[in-house]
Amino acid sequence: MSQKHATTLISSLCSRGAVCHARALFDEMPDRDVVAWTAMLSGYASNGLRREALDVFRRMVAAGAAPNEYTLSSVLTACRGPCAPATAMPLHAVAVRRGVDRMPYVVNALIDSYASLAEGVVDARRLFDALGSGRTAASWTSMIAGYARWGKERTGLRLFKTMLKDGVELSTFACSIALHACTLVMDLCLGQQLHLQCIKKALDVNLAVVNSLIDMYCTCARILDARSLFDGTPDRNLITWNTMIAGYSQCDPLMALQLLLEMNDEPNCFTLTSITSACADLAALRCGKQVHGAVLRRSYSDDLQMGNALVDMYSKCGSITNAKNVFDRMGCKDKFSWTSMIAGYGMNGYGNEAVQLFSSMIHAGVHPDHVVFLNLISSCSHAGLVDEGWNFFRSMINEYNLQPNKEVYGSVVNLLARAGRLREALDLIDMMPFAPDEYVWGALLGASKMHNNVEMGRLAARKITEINPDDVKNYIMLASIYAAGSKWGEYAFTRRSLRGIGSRKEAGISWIEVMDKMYSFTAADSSSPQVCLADEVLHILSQHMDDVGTGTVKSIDWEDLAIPQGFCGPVYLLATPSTTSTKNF
DNA sequence: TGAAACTACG
Repeated sequence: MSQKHATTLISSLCSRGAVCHARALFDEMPDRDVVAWTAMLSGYASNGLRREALDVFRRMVAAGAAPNEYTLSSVLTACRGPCAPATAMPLHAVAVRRGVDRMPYVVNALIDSYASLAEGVVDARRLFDALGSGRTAASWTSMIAGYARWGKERTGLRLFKTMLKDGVELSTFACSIALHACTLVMDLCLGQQLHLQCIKKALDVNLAVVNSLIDMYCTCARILDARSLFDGTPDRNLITWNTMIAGYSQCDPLMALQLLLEMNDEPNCFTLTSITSACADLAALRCGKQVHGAVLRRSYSDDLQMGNALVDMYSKCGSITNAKNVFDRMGCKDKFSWTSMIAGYGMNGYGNEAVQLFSSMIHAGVHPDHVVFLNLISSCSHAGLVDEGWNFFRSMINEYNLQPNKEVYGSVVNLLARAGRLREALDLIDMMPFAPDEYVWGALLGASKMHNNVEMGRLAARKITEINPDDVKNYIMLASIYAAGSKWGEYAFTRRSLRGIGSRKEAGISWIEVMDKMYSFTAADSSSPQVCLADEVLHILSQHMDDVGTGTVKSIDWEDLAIPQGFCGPVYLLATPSTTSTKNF
């Protein structure tokens, strides 16, 4: 077999994913020229095997073969991402030495490579500017994508407009990059204009463009527009499904699960991250555990976003032990991992653990932000750690130079007010550098009710009704404060003004997941015999717990409890055997 | 004669 034939075969094998066979053939070749080396190198690169690609390049240089413009653009592509900054400069030097540094494919790959580091965007722009009229479509799109990658979406979009003014034809690449930038800044208006252009130029037959459009509509809260695009695209790929599922996981988690059942592709790490977050929002522990199993079987557990989603899911499902297990096993953690775990402790009432974890986070060298402090203070609030919470508020300002935002002030007001320090809470509201909103006053109102403080309750309620006169729950809250304080005249007046608004307080619905089915119920719900039975059993159990508490009974003996026949525990009380749709991961 | 290269979407 000639060298050329072997090279053709190598790239053909690689394009079908048979990299190992290609490599076996490559190793058999007695002589390899630049083209053969380059074919093997780009074969690895196009299959995502960056390290191997880079290794081939090193061996090639060591073997004395001179890299040309093909080789350099391939190897630059191979080391995109985190390792790019370290390799871009030396490879640039090689390109200059070989005299190929101004060839379009090489420059474009260099622009992309430099722009894969935030600090490199300036160098990328220098290369881009030096190109002058030598720019190709890829030069523009690489530069625009570089800006969008590092929070300079607006600069990217301006460059996009310049590109069009310069007469560069709108391509599918440029279109999906610009749409992605629109998504990042949630510019629905420009996104819609681009959509129109896509239709005009028939670019909407391209799947990457459609996927970007779906993502843009999902992020801009236009889930129905996203869905109609999704439905109008019969040739979907995994990214299409993942984008739609991720969109639903933000606004309609049940639909996200439904879509998972409908997809025929194998779910991957992205899919399962969105599904985990949908389970978190539904507080569906059984489903979440099933997804966790699927994650473990596929060895996705090392993925950072996946780990963060699992910690969040277990926390929101109330399974703090599992949350901590996942957290502890995570190979690398970011700010979000720590925040999720602290929030998890907080929402489950483990204030001290939240505080302790915060110290570990600082010890690990992670800088806290507003969200961390918000969760930390609210953890303290729920656990009654008032002084600790207050100290965190102060250290946020003094030690970490963070200016508390409205939400943080709200949580500190909540912290003080719940602890009965209503006066201090009010002083803090007066000191706030923001106009207090209904949530801040709402915290004070709730605490006034908790501590039977009529004066403070009246003030908070007045402030809230100035901001939002239509929210019924505040009138009800105020009325019950008056009732508790025996202010019957004002109680009657408040109830009357309620009638004028003419709506009822929305019932707080609780739910429980039993055997893959969700059951919802309200307080004192008598609509279903099962709920009534559950109520009866709960009553028996709490009576029993009281007995244990007072030492009357030592431990729970199910035989002693007058549990209705056929039920082995309260959890199964509501269970109805049912055939629900299942999916084997 | 024929082989190898840049930019996009979760």
